[in-house]
Amino acid sequence: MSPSANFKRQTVAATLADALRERILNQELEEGSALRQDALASEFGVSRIPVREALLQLEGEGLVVQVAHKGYTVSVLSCDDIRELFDLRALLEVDLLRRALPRMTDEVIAKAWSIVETFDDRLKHKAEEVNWGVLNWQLHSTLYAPAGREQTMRMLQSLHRSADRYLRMQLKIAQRSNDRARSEHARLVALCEQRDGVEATRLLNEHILTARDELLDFLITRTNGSNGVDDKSKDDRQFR
Amino acid sequence: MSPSANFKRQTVAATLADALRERILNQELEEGSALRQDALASEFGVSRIPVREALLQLEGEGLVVQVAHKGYTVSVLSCDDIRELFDLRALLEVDLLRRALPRMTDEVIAKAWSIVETFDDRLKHKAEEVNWGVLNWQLHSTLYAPAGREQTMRMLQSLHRSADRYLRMQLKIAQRSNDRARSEHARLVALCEQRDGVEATRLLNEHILTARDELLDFLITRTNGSNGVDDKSKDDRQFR
DNA sequence: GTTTTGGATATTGTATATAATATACGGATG
DNA sequence: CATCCGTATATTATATACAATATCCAAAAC
Repeated sequence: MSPSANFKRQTVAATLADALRERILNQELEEGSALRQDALASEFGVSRIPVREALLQLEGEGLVVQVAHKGYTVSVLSCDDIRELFDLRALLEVDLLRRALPRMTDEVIAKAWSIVETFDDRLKHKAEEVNWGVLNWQLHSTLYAPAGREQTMRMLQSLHRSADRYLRMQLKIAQRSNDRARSEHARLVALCEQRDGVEATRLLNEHILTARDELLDFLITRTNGSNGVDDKSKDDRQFR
Repeated sequence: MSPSANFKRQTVAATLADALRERILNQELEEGSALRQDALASEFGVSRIPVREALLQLEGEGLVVQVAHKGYTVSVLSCDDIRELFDLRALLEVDLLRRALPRMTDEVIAKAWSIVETFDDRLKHKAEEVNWGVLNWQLHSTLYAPAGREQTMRMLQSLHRSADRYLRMQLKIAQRSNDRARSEHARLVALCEQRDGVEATRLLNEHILTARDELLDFLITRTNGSNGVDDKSKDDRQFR
């Protein structure tokens, strides 16, 4: 097994799904914009079949929306949708943490600490915000893994990705939120280390709901400014 | 608009997804069995493309599982998975009901009562159990709709469908569970009518967790008998 | 002037054909 | 006898070709 052997076990459709997901999360593809199968196919040098299958997968993740015979558009979340997203996260994650804590080994704690350190390193080196969401998911999923709840984790990862799309907007601007999140992460891992379930779940809940409120504040101010999250206005720019 | 005009606005792939979903839910397609694209295509008289797209959608719903270059199989849920399914339902549904209750109109209550009556009618006429799950979802979704939580509802419907597959096994045999569910439904709607949030959510939680325990008991006894839910044994019958 | 209607164009949906990958089997080799 | 390897077969994955549907625009009708 040569170490560099990066055999593409994946299918083209799966690779495309990854590429398109990243584009959606980093705003390269704006919310509401139409995804033309032909254009994507020729751009990636493939046929439309794997493009369609990639889009179908992304639809399952809630990142795109399909209308039969009209096509796919990047999904648009209203402020209410975003609020629901974070409320759901809080509900699921608190439950996961509560179940995980009794089974949490020292190895898990150690891994969590190392991810928290990575956050700090990243901040020091002014690294791009690209993988903030990935790191965040790594930390959270590490803490929840001992719960042994695979289905919940799959659902939650979708929610994290959807949330990530909007968090990235905010993180580009609001360094404060970033700092707060990092310090809360450290406190959270510390509480887990002490096996203080009550305080850990309480902090986690606050952590998520505070992120929710800060994000909504950010989005509302920006929307009032001018562009941004469609606040209910049914714009028709999704189809040419 | 002629009343009988049943224009197929749907796509073939969507129709196939519906057909296959029903087959999975009613055990016509056993858990773990392989889904051969060619066979399905020729059976339905279509090409393999819409078959693949239908399977992709079902994968998003958790009803089938794909392995690249090997194919799709009907997903197999372990007892732990089923337990998780119902725990998740309880978590989400209690939250939904709590949010829905303050906004619940008399119309919603009336609709809920009518569905409860339909349950009773169905029982009297010894109707087939086919649409038990549909009715159950109608009742529950009616009660939760005022919460205005579309994303949660989509996720929950998937969970209900997955659960339905196993509940159907049980309902064929255990009339007792059926009776209990119906009486609990009536009590639940009554509590909603009185706007007794505390008792309603408590009953709902119990309702779901009792169903969970009865189902697990049923599955475990049946498994010990002989066939049934694969209790962790990694059988290899999914691919020829 | 507004609405309607027809067809031209763009785009999606499905069928057929080809390529890639996995599985099964049998024979060669030690 | 066990193991390895190559080939035949089955099945999936993708490309290309065709059909169905939607959108747009201009001309006709009122």
